[in-house]
Amino acid sequence: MATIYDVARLAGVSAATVSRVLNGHVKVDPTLAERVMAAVSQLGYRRNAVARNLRTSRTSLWAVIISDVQNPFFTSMVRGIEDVASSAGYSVVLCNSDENPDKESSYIAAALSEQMAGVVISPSSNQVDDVNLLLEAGCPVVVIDRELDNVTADTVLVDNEHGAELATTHLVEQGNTRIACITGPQWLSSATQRFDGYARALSKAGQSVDETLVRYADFREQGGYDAMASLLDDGPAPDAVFATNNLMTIGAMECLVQRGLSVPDDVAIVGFDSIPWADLIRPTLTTVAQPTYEVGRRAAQLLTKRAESPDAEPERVVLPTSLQVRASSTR
Amino acid sequence: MATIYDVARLAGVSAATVSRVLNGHVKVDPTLAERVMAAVSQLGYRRNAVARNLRTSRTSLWAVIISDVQNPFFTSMVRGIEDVASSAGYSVVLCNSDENPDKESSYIAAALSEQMAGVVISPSSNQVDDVNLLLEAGCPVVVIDRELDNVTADTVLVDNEHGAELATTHLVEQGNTRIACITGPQWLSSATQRFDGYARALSKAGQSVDETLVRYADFREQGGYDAMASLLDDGPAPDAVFATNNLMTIGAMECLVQRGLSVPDDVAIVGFDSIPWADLIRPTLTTVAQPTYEVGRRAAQLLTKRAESPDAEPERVVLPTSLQVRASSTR
DNA sequence: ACGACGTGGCGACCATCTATGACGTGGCGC
DNA sequence: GCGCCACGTCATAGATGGTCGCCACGTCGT
Repeated sequence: MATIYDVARLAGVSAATVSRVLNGHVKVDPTLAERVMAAVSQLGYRRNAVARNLRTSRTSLWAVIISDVQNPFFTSMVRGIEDVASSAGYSVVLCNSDENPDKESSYIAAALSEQMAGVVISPSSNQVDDVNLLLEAGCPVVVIDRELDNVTADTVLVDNEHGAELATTHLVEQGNTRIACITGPQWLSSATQRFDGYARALSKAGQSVDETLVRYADFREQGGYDAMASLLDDGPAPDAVFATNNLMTIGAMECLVQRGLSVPDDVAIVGFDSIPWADLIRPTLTTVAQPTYEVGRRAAQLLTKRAESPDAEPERVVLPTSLQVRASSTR
Repeated sequence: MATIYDVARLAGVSAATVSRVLNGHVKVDPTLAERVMAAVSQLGYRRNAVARNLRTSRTSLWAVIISDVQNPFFTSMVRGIEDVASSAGYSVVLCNSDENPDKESSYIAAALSEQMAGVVISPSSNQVDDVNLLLEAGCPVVVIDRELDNVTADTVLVDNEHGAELATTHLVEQGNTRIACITGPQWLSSATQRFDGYARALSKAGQSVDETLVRYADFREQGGYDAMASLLDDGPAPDAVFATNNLMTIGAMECLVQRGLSVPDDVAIVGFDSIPWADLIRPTLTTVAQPTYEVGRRAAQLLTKRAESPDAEPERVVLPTSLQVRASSTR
């Protein structure tokens, strides 16, 4: 592997000149620059980013730590981040924490010790220690999709409570009186905020939250399936279900289909966050839509801003949600 | 940020001793080790991976360059890679080339200059130059899902031709006589091999390939949709369609549904690679199943082997495919 | 001819690891 | 009992590849 010294020797200049030519931010004699470039291509030289990172103590890599790479919500978000990153000269590496705080910690440690230029994270727990580690190290951080208490970092969220309220109110208006909620882990703000929206809608409608109709699952398909099964098996069945993320909605639907129950006739269902190829699913699913790509894009923009002005006041961006009524909730 | 020297000073030892304690492969006086560990936690020291990588000229990061992060096939594969990686002490960073050779090149350049310990790649083109760059640099590489000509790297594939033949034969046996094929870019082996299987099945059945029933799309949902639309608009409609990946199958289905055509009565359909929550889609989809997680797992295992013995003969692993018959293809 | 600006080269520096050499201790043999 | 040898452990120094500040030199214009 050729080094900058090899290039310098071949081009008959100093290593510093090669460096200047390669970085291009200082003016160099064009004839020398040409000699350098010729030497570079002749040797197949490519600069050693590791050495460069060490000297400059910065990199051009962003770590995006997402909690479930198999959830289309996150992958769509990633696309939004990538587009901003590449136009700002960063490369994105994706880390899948798999809703596992240990994996998350280890990726954060890697981001720190690899001196990543920035981190976008959708935390899988409310453990703020790791995120604070990043902040203390001066690493630009944007928290996405899930809010953390006692952390002063830029955050991009959607209006969870409002979306959930819309969804639940819609179910109320359809005449349902036993509306169940399958929500996520209690330590995730996206789960609690969506549950709060559900509770508020019920209360506005003069209904109260029936704890036997609430299940706390894990934002995964299997969790949604199990929660739905438990709702059907334990006590009288609900006449409607609000599931607080896309994969759990799928799981719940699968359970209903497998039991031979009709959606929406036996049980109406509304999900949070849209689902790829939703229009092929029968019945079509009523969902709370959120601007996933835009969430990623805004997060990436905040990250670039943060890198430029580390001491600016943290921003909290909340993007709107809207209810998309389809067949699964209308009788 | 504390350095190894700060730790050494606080512990009253040399930096080399701190290094030895941290790496743990050389015996150190336990009392010294304890002093070192105490200093480490007192200072909140974390080792600078960049400097370490420079000195040792190796890292513990694997780059997984996939061609579409929004395709469930690849994300499932990634899980297989991750599980092997973490038990072998590597961290996985995911790079989404988005079927774009330029993005792919830039990620390969990053992998090289960041001295990644290994690369798993599903190439988005048949441009072998980039992959050869990795090989020449001595970087362990495993090519996945798509075969490259003139590249001697470990490869993990599935039995594309056989799976496609099974699918097409099934459509023939269902009495279809105008079986269309929506396949992927001609420069991708997964597309051509699946097309070859389609052609072979037709030929075995005494039918010949009708070029007006073949479309070369891009392995994306929209591409499948457009290809299906073109099949319906240009000339007499097919009575069956074989789509060579999951997203194009979805796209084709969407087109049929939107046109008010009935699947399978008007047009039967078989896809390649399964689809998440396929059992919620009506009609349920007949697909060629491939062991996605296992593809990732095997690739990761090959990568660890390659890192251990760089000069071993490259392996080519072909995993089996099987036909899962469901409603979309049976009348 | 002098000054200013532009350009090239030298060397320090980033944080860590490894090779080398030195020192101390313990055991064994005479 | 004393001395030597061997082994284990620690510290020192150099290497890793690239960047950048600083200084010196050259050239061009006035």
